[in-house]
Amino acid sequence: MADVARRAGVGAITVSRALRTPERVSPEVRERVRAAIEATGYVPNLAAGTLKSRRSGIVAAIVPTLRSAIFAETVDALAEGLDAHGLQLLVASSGYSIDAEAQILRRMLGRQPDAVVLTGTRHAPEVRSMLRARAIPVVETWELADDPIDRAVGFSNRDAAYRMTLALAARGHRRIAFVGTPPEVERRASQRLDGYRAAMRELGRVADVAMLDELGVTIGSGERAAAALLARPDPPEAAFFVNDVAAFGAVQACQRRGVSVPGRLAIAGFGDFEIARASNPPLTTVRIPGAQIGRTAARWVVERLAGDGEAPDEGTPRTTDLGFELVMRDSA
Amino acid sequence: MADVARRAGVGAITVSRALRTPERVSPEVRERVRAAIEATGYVPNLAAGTLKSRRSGIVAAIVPTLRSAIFAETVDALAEGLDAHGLQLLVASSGYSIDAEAQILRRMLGRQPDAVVLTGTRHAPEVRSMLRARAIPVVETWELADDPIDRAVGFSNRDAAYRMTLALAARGHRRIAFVGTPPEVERRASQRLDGYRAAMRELGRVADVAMLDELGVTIGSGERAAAALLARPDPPEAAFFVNDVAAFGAVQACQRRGVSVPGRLAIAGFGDFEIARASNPPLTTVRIPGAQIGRTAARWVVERLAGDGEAPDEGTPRTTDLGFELVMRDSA
DNA sequence: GTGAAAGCGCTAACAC
DNA sequence: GTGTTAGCGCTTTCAC
Repeated sequence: MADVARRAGVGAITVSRALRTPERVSPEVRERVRAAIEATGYVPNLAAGTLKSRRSGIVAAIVPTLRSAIFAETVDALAEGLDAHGLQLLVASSGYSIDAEAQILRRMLGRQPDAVVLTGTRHAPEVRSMLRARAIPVVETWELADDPIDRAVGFSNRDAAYRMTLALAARGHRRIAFVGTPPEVERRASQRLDGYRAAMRELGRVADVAMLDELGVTIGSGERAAAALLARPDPPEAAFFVNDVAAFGAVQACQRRGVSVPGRLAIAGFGDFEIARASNPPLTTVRIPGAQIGRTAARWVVERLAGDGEAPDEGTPRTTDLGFELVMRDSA
Repeated sequence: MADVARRAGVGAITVSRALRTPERVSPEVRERVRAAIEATGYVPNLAAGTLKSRRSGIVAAIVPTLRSAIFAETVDALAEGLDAHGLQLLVASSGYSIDAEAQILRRMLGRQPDAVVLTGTRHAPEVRSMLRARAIPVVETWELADDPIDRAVGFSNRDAAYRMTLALAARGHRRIAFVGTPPEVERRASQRLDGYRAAMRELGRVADVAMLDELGVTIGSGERAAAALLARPDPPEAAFFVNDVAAFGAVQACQRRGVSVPGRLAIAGFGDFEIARASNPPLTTVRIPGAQIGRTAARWVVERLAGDGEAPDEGTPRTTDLGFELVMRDSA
């Protein structure tokens, strides 16, 4: 920077200002600095800036995995929204482990992030204290929170499953099974199970819950689950899968066996992934706002940072519900 | 850190050493420092460390998009491999634009990354000079490079398409069409087209190239492309799609029209995504090493960094070909 | 094995 | 609108 300053015939601080607050520098000087920067190929060392200003321009995000298209979509939208405001994204995946999340967060905090974006609302106890101590904006995503660390944006997984279950019943399906994943692995999946149970209770019916045989939801696990349901002496009339990918596999399995969908087995999924429309018959499912969650998180971080870090009004709701949408297609 | 040092009754530098090179600190002192850190909740400020040591512990990665499962897989594997060695990943997506890539890279370099991972081998001219000036490890991914900036890891998209085209011919298909994306958008896609053309030339046949009607490859675009092929007075016998997702759509379109696959139209894809196995009939496709690319890039960065940043031996090949695999299933 | 001094490259605070 | 001074919190270097 000293180099650039010398070339432009100004002080170092003026170079800094030309870069960060150009409107406070006269146009001629601004131009001389620009030329000097170009001539030298100068790239500011942001570590030094961070050290002095206590503003890093980094946002830390932790997701369970990037392999699932759905979180990748959220991260992509988040990165895009932040980039537009000069913020950079530090990401890591926790592999669905809250202990890993806490450990990753601790290391990321050393980077002095200006904000943190987490997935879900269930965290190791130290996560809350670490973040409170920092007093930076925090956004929890993909779930609604009764008591968010700071702010949360998502939708009600429970309500979505509840409503879909009722919708399946309204279509005349009586014996409705739910096919999920082990609850300890995926909190959002277990919330869906809760919604299903609540709906069945309300309908005065008996819940019928099966589990996929893999932790990572795959087409194959859905196929096997469907086969298992069909092999029962008295198979259900409808199966509500925790995820479109598994539901898709189930449709395939039926097709191969000549079992008509929805005639003999109605099938519903969750997510409205691309595969849902591609299925034959197309999947009845729940559309969830993956990209919108990322965009909203980005917008919210940017707003808080622009507002000089002050906490939101007490009146402002701290949890934003982006909702979901039942998409009734032909599979159920 | 001064706080922790006081509590532990040692100098600040000893705290630093206990954290970074514990083996150089006596066990008793190490334990006292550990206790003091725990008591205070101390998290080191990495910006200060970076400033002094010129080692940030950050690796910068730029991908075209995270929405495509395939790059997300590479990034996930990369993050995992780096995390195991205490390196953090700064990511951004360029939206397939090399100008955006250059601009993002410039900003990322301000963060003093210890290494950079790029997608592809075609970059804006300033990218090469910026990176050469820094003399840090650079890995270009997803393609082979004649003259990598530093090192490249991927496979030959061209050769993969060439071999698949020959394999389709060997299966008895004569009129083989290729369905791709506009070459200016995706370099790797256009390399596949080149491979197809070369194979057709060698077979003494006329190349027959169609384009998908969307930039982002979707199931719907594949469906429409298949419909267009079938609507021709003299449809091809086989269609080789640049991507499994589109190929899957094509299979669906045929199924809906009662067109037998592969009887009346053989269909091949590219990628061996999960959807390929789920298709009915399952897709003949090319398996590509997405996660392995990420793992290899991570390993290589870690090695170079451990080796104190020295350049690799002149003898070491600078491009690693991870290969691909033809997966002949029932769709062609 | 431990410590003291110095300084990495910026920007906040204050002056003019 | 521009400059001066000081110092952010570490780690390097050198000493013991």
